[in-house]
Amino acid sequence: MSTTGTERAATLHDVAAVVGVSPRTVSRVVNDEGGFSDATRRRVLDAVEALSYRPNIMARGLITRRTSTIALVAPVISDPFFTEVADSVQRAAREVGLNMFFASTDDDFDRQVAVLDSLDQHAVDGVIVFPLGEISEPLLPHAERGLQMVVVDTPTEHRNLRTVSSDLAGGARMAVEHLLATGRRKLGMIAHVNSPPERRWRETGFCNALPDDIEPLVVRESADIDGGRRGIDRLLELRPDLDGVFAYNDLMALGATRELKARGVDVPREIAVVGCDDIQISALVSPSLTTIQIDRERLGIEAVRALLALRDGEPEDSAGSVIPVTLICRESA
Amino acid sequence: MSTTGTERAATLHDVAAVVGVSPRTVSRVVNDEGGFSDATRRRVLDAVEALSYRPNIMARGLITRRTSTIALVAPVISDPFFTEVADSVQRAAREVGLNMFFASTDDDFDRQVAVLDSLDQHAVDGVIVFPLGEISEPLLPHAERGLQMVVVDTPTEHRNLRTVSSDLAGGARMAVEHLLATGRRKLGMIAHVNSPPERRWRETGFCNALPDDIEPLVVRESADIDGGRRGIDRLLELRPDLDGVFAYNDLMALGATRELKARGVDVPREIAVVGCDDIQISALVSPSLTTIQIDRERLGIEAVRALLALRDGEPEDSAGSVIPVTLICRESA
DNA sequence: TTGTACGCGTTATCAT
DNA sequence: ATGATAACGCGTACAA
Repeated sequence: MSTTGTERAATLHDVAAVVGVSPRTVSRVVNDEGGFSDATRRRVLDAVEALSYRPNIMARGLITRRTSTIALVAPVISDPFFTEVADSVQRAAREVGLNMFFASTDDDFDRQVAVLDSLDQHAVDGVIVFPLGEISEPLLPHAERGLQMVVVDTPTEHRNLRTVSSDLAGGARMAVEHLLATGRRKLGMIAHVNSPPERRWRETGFCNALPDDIEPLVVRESADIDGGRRGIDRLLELRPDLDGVFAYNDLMALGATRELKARGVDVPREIAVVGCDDIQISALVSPSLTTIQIDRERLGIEAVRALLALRDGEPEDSAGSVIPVTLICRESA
Repeated sequence: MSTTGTERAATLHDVAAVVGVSPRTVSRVVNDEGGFSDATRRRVLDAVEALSYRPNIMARGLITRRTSTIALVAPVISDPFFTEVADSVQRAAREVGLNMFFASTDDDFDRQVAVLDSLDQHAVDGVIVFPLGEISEPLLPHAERGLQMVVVDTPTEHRNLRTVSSDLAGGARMAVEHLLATGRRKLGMIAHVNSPPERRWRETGFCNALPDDIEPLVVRESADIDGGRRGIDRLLELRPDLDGVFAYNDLMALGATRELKARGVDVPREIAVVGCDDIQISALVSPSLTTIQIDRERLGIEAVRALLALRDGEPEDSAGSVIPVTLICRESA
């Protein structure tokens, strides 16, 4: 028997045949179920090594309905914020023996449905999702089908859904207070055009933090650099004497800053800019970005924890569910 | 029969029962194999819709040995270059009905082995990998086991391996020529500490492009911002009159630039810096980064194409395998 | 401590 | 055009 070709991978059966026991015994050893002698154990493990046997996850999953795989679904893969979350989720998953899928929906509603469908078929053990649009539409049907999901920054009320949130409203408040504290009064916000009412924490935080004599001014754009550029354009059109801006995320804040620079407006002297996320770039650009830092590390850990709790049927611990944020003061405000 | 609970997902059997045909017929319709009447087709598809039946990929994969899933394995998820490649791979994969796994190895050799093992078990149809260390060690055993892989920027000679490369040596040459053309003569390179001889395209390109009267000066550091900082430190120690630097990637170039800024050295007047990759940030920082642009879009497309060719047993097309790179001139050099 | 029989949901083979 | 039966590789229930 040659061992060099593209032969079929060894199965439980092959190992059993080599050792001279039943497949069931090999299965017991491999899964460490107990109920076998030490001698058998040794011989089986040796054979496993020799044949480089690996359990077939699909065959196993067909029975156990577990795949040891979770997925992270984010709107865009090109926003560093989401990849940094992915990094954290992956580490947290790895520590408990879970693999992580990373899928992006391209900020496209239909794509989100397709992605969730696909994950459903692949029988992932659970999904962590930064949802698009209203939660009810795409997520609930899948939850109803039995797909367990942790939804970020969005309240949920379903036995197959859990929530993990950052204190975005608090963050927005901190941003406004910082702007006010530095003497800014003509404030505007560049918000995300696609976020539904139920997830407008930043907007409500922003508006609520304004003193009574300041009118809320909010424009909505796509959540990327170009959106930031267009956002500042529109704000300046609406209020030419603008002196402070809060952006939905750092990418938009970066876009706004660059547009201001291009117009010859000095940041922060003439207009101060505060972002949200604290992605890695934000410390590197010039002027470096003042921003609300979201704790991606903890977000990933909490999300995986919540997913495991959901899987194992543990009750929701209403405690540590809202992750605090931090104002990072740099040059832009 | 209630449709609200956490019932088992509908199976081929359930659909067959509703329609009143055999499971095999339903399978035929679902997979569009032909061999059924139009009337049957209609009725089956209606039932599929009604029961929201989705094929179980694991059961299917158990027999077809296909999962319609590929994986991308990169050293780090936090380097925008790799996520931008991932974005491209995902789009290319999606167009041919493939799902994409994204896994990172944390620049850790053992992790790479573990990740490949895991992907192997999950029976992915193929893997695109930015390898760590020598190709022989971790990759060949898996290739030998039957895992088909496309390896980036690394020559391969195995029936289960293919290569997709960018013209990195050419890029390095362009970088050097640009530095020379702007009057720089005291050149140094900050290389990647972990890249094995077989993958040092940038280094050889750099050294070969130097005129005879310029001694190659190369230091090796980790491929991140801090590595860039340390790299420029060491270069300046070795050659205090340094006036031009080529970095392994943009992250390192960014780190070097920041360190120079911190030391009060003017970039590019005193020292010019050229990076490699052209990640999104590079256009945003100040001074913006002159760099060798790698075509991530095409890299992803070619990699997926190569993987499909490998899967389908098509011969290697030696043609379009090396992807050209472009010098992007900005402020830093 | 170990083995046997069955089933997971699908596709392949062969028959009708 | 359609169906019956086996097979993929594993875990579960139960028997020995």
